[in-house]
Amino acid sequence: MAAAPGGSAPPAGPGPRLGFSTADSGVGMSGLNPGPAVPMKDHDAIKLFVGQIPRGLDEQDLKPLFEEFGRIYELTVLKDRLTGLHKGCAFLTYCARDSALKAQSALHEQKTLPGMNRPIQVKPAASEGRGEDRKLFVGMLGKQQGEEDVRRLFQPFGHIEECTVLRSPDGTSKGCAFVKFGSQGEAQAAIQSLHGSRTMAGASSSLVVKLADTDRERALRRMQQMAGQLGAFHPAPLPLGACGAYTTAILQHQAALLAAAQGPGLGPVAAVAAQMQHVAAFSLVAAPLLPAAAASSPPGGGPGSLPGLPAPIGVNGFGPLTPQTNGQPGSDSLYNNGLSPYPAAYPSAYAPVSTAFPQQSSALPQQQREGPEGCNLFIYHLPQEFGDAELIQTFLPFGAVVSAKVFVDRATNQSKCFGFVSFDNPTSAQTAIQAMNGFQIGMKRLKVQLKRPKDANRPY
DNA sequence: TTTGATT
Repeated sequence: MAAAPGGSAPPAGPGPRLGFSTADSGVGMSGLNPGPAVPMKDHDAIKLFVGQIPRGLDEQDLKPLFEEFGRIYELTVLKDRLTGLHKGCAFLTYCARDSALKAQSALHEQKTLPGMNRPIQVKPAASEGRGEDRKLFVGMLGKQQGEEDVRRLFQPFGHIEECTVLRSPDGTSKGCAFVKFGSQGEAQAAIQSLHGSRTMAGASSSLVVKLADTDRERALRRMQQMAGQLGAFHPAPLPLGACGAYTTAILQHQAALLAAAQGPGLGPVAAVAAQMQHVAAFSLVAAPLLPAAAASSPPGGGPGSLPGLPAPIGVNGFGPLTPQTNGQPGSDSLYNNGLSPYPAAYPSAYAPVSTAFPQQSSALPQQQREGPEGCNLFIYHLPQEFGDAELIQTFLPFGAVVSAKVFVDRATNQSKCFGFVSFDNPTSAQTAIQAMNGFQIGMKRLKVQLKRPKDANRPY
């Protein structure tokens, strides 16, 4: 390195950053490579902070000092954004993690550069260390897997600094863990390879591997939980932006349904049948157990009676419901005067509400909450396309729905075809079971039953 | 096809 090319470079005019090419870094084989090879860094490389650098030294001057510990990937002297003045420190990344460790132990606080009165600082940059970028949250572990099993799983990706399985007070695993790697690269590699890659024995879904929440995200989560709790105590419309609108929509919707249900000869089941045809556009067939009224067409002929209509859920309640025009010109105009295609008996308030609803619900992630004992339903054999919104709408006629959740596979985002609905009282729950258990949708029949209490079927 | 999670 006697006559390094950089050594003769004039101090004037070098850019703020020095890209080290192979030829430049003097590996010795540079002459054999026709093109400049882009230096590669290890996935577990560490970015170092270098402090106590004399202002007179730029990248070229510093390079030889650090190169003796290994090949440099990037070396950048920090400069003031406005004035361009040397700030007396730099960031340094070696291609190999090992080089960084060697440089740190050899230089940090070990020697003082000319003109400085404090020793040089060489240590992992702040962004490397206390950032949460190398801590992973691991979900969907088997309940029997302990720290050792988790370590075995993550070991191939790097150095594990910390591994903790989350447990309940009684010591049973919660099926998740934290794994902290030595570097961000290792953590990323583990995410890439492991997330969704397998399903652990006893887990209900494929493995989840992601960055752990940052403090900010954690705070946010708390806030959301608080908001959810508040909502539970104030079921009436809140004077709070979207939340109020959401609740209002539900109440209006319910009122409309009640009105529909109270029509002559129409029970709640009929309302549901009409509603589901309206909202979900699945072809519904009332189960034999249900009153005949349930099987009758909705007023005006809903999508259920128009086979093959590709009605998009919740996009526009009217589109698919508009009576067939059969291509006759002018027939549309029958409905273009602001007149609803529905007979007066069908509440006009209904359609606008159901139209607005899905947007509201998707914008407002509702808190998943259990109702009191006896108020929570487990619903199976849901159509694949059913989402939370459809679930809510299906069970609203029976009472105040506290929460509705369709289970979704974390890896594929596909519905698992079952879900939960919670009411605020047991009577509503029972009514819903009576009306909806066995309800046929397409080829399936809904199974609606009380949710199993947590410690049921447990022999002492 | 069968029970809401997790920082």
